[in-house]
Amino acid sequence: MALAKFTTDGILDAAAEEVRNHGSAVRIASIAARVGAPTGSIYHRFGSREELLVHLWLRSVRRFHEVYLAAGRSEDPEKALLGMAESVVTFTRDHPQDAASMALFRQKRLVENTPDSCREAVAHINDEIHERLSELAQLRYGRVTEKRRQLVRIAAADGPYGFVRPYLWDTVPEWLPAVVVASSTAVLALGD
Amino acid sequence: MALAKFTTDGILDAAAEEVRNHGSAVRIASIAARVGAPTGSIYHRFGSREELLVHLWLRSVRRFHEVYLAAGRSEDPEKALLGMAESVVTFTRDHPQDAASMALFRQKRLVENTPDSCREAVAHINDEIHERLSELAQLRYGRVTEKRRQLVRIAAADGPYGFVRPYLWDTVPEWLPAVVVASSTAVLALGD
DNA sequence: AAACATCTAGAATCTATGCTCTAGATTATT
DNA sequence: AATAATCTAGAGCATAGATTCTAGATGTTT
Repeated sequence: MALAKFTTDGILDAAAEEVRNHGSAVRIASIAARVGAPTGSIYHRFGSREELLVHLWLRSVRRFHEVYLAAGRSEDPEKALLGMAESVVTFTRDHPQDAASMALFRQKRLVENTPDSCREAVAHINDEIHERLSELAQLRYGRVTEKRRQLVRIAAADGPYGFVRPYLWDTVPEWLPAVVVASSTAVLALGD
Repeated sequence: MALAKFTTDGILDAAAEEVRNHGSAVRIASIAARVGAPTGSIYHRFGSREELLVHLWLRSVRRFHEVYLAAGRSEDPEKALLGMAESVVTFTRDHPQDAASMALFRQKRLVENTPDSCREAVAHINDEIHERLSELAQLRYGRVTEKRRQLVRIAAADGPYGFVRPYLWDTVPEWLPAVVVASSTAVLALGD
C-alpha cells in the first residue's frame, strides 16, 4: 500500500484555513493549492466538496464539544452553565479556524441535506450536549418547564454564540467573556 | 415611453422572498420566475446580480432604521437603548423578509466590494444610527469611554441581533423580547 | 523481484448560472 | 398616425469551479 502524501487531517487543516479567509465560498482548488496537491488528490479522500466540508464541520464541532462539556462539569449548575457560556467565547478566541468552520452549517438544516455517509454522525452530534443541558436545567430550576429549558439553551449556547459571531472573522475583544457571563446570568434569572 | 410591467420594487420583493427561502444562494432565474419575468428584464433594471442584492439590502436596512430610530427617541437614555434593543427583535418578527435580506451582507465588508453605483449609499447608511447611539452613550454614562461606547453598541445592536439570528429562518418566539431586554440591561450595567 | 494495492497527477469534461444580445412589443408625445 | 423612448423576451454565450478519468508513481507483500 502506498504511503499517503496528503492526509485527511492535513486536507481538513487547509480547508479550515481557507474557510477562515473565504467563508462558505471555499474553493476546492484553493484547498488543493494550500496543501500542495492537485484537486484529484482531494477527491481521492472525499467524495465531494460537500462531504469534505461536512467532515470539516464535524471535526470542529467535536473539538468544541470537548472544551464545552469540560466547562460544564461544575457541581453548581449555575456555575456550570456560565462556564459553558464563557467557553463559547474563549474557544472562538483560541481556535478561530474551528470557530469559522463550525459556522459553515447549522445542524438542523444539515441533517436534511447531507451526504448519506455523514448523516448519522450529523444527526447525533449534539446528543451529549443536549443531555447535559437537560440535567443542568433540572439542577438549576428543580421543576423544568419548556420555557426554562429554552432559557438554559439560550443562556449557555445561542446567546453566547450571538455575542461572538461578529468576531468570527476578526479578533475577540478581551472583555467579551464578562459581557457574556453578565448576559447569561440575567437570562437564567428570568426562569426564577 | 413604455409602461414598466415589472417595477424595481416588485423585483426586490420577489428577491426578498427568495432570500428568505434560500439565503445568499439566491439565483437570478428564481427571482425572475417569481415575478413572472425573463431574466433579461431583471438585468434591464439592475446591472448585475450583486447590484440587485445590494439594493435589496439597502432597502431593508432603511426600513429597519426607521423603526429602530423611532424606538430610540425616549428621553430616558436607558429606556431608549432598551427600546432599540427590543425593536431589533420585533422588526425581525414582523418583517422576516427584510430581516433575511439584511443578513445578506455586513456593512463593513460590503463597502469594500460593492458596485460603484452603491458605494456612497452603503458607506453612509449607518451614520444616523451611530450618531444617535453616541448621544445615548453620553446621556446614559456621562463620561464616555471606549468600553462604554462598545457596551452601548452591544446592548442596543449586536447583542439583540445575536439573539434573533437563530430565528431568522424561522418564527420568533414571543418571549424573546423579554430575554433581550434582560440581557441588554445587564450589559449596560457593566459600564457603571 | 514480481505482483498488488493505493495514492498522486493534472488535463479534460461537465454543469450551473450569471450575463449579453437583438428583435420586437408597448406606450407617450407630437 | 408617425416617431421615439423604454421595456420585455428568451435564446444563447461565457465562465467559474466542481468532478471525472486514466496513466503512472510509490510503497508493500510474498
